[in-house]
Amino acid sequence: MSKRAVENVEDCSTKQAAKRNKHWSLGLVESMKDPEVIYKETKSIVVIKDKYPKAMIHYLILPHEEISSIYKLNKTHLNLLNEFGSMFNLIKEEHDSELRAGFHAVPSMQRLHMHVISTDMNSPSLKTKVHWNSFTTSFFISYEELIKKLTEDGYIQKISNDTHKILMSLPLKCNQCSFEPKNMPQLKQHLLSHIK
DNA sequence: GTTCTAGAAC
DNA sequence: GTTCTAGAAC
Repeated sequence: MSKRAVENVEDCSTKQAAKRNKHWSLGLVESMKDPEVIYKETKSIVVIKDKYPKAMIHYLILPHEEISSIYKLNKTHLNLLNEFGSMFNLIKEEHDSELRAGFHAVPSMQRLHMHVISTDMNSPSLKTKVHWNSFTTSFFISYEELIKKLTEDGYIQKISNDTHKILMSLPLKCNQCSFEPKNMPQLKQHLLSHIK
């Protein structure tokens, strides 16, 4: 989280808390309680529909347990993460589309959450280069990759600010072919050609 | 995370 | 002149 964002979170405990507003970064924790957006729920995890889906199918899997991000994970969480994997398999069984599961290297929202997203990337809420690169570059840490890192290292290493900037600045490239669009509108138009 | 919009890019 | 991107939001 940026210095500015930290200041804003702190600000919530004062001015904004007085107005009973919650900081935007707590949005997922709020959504988890909303029956309208809950897709599935077990004793330990919840699956919700992403409020601003970046593909035709886009869910989030979150634990009830208060884990703020992937950077709080250790080997004791492997059982919980195994449930994430089982849930991902279950969701895949219920859909015809190709689905990917993974985590953002620098999450914006609090509460550990795993994206389950279809590869079409066809959605009105997909608007910016940051959106695109956060799902199609190594900024997206696949489920398998996260399990591997956690098993081997016992924790998830943070990426540097420089690496973050570089990944978000990478030129646009189609996730399904070698096409390199010159801007977002061109990419979005191109993605339609991959839809059956 | 989104919204809004100034000004860069075209 | 219009399209598009990128940074502030108290």
